[in-house]
Amino acid sequence: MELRKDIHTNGIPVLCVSCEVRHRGVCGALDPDQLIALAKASHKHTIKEGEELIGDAEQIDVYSNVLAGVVKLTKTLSDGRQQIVGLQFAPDFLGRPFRKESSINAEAATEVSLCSFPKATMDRMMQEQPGLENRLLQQALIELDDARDWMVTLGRKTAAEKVASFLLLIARNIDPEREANGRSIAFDLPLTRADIADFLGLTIETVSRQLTRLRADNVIRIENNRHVTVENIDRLRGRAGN
Amino acid sequence: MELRKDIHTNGIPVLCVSCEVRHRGVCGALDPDQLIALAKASHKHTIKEGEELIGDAEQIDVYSNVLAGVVKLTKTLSDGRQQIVGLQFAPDFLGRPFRKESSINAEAATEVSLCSFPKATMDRMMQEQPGLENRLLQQALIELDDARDWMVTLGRKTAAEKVASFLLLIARNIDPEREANGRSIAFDLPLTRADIADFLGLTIETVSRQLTRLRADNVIRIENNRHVTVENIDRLRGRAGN
DNA sequence: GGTTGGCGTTGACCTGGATCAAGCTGTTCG
DNA sequence: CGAACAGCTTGATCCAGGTCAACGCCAACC
Repeated sequence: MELRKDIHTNGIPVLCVSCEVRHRGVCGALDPDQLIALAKASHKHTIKEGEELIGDAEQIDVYSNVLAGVVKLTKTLSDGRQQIVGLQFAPDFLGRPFRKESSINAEAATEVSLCSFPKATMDRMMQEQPGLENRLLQQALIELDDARDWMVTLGRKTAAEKVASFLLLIARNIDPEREANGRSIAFDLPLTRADIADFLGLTIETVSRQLTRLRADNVIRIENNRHVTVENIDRLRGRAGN
Repeated sequence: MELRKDIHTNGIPVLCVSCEVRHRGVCGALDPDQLIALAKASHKHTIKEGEELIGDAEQIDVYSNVLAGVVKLTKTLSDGRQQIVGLQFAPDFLGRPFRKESSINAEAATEVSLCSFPKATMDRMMQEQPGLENRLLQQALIELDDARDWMVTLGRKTAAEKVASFLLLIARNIDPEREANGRSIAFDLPLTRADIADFLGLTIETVSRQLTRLRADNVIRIENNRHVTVENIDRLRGRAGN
């Protein structure tokens, strides 16, 4: 990995200079020397939709930062029933410190761009740089809050409320196109109907029907199955039942 | 807080000497000086069943360690639907670092014994003792794993599987009486039927019926509504559908 | 061009769990 | 003692969402 030392980059590795998530992600906790060391061992790469990143009960030897795209975390029962237990967006950190093997699957829901580095390197840095552990703790606590919010959705909301909640979640996490009036927001769904069903604990058919209903009631518009325009965010919120 | 300095306690505050969770809980990360400082600001106390520990959207100014009993973490929708999003047993840490106010309710499910200390004291120690943050990160990651496991239960399991999974969860976390043959385990349910329903995303009636079915099928015995004997752990596991 | 296969929608029907209602058991309290 | 109440169980009925099946759309491929 080369290293430019001019004023602008200020000792920041080229790999990282243009990195969009550098400040928001875990790397933001590193000082320049550490960033250089980590960048040396890192590589950016792109994963195609549907490819598996981490297998259940597999050794984890790399951590990654999500630079772009959406990663779905899934769990599967022995008879094949599946549940998506989390979605990771940029600049989330992907990996499970303190454990040798993963208890979940991670799969690219869309095309995903990652910056990966060896677990060992990161683990060593965690010990010498407490700020890193602090960042990880913050992210873990946010993910825990999210997971618990979602437990309410899974356990207590109706199918209609689940689908509305899902759309709001995506709108919040995907960088959306906003219309001039500020009321209308548009985005591409990063998941197929089957994925949405697995996320919501529903079937494909129920998801489809609920989307149709939202469309029929002019709360959203859908083009090409994936592109959603929320006509009225407040009406959508009203249907999410919080 | 007094301080005995004989060989056995080795500079450990009296409050902590007999503490059953000292090594397993977050305090295990502190050196003797820090433990003394924290103990000075700490106090042990007991909370009766049903009492609220942390209110939703309330300021959190104390953290606590659970010494005994079970704390339920709940979330409630505006129309009153409730979901239990976590159960805390000894020696779990109770609190939410990095946030001023809580987004969940914490309530004593049974009589609960706590060791509480001011948030500010702990937050200061976190900065000077990285091991503390490490402990918290470890607990947060375990809670995250648990939450995600439970999402599968909520989203994809049947009522029968949910109830069996719940019994296994309790058997795993409550110190159970074990019978000689090693097959039979007994414990008291720390939750009412209503709480169990809120934990499983079911109604009281469904929980009751599923328990009745497990009893009719000789998988469990129930005395006084609360005392459960698992006749055959493997049969119970078989019904949890993993 | 036709075929195949993935993905989504829609309709008809069924069922697991919710809802509504009654009653049982044990405890507290006047 | 009886009344009131909390917690739990059980039965009858209902309905939201699952299941099964048909079909539409579109892209890839021969």
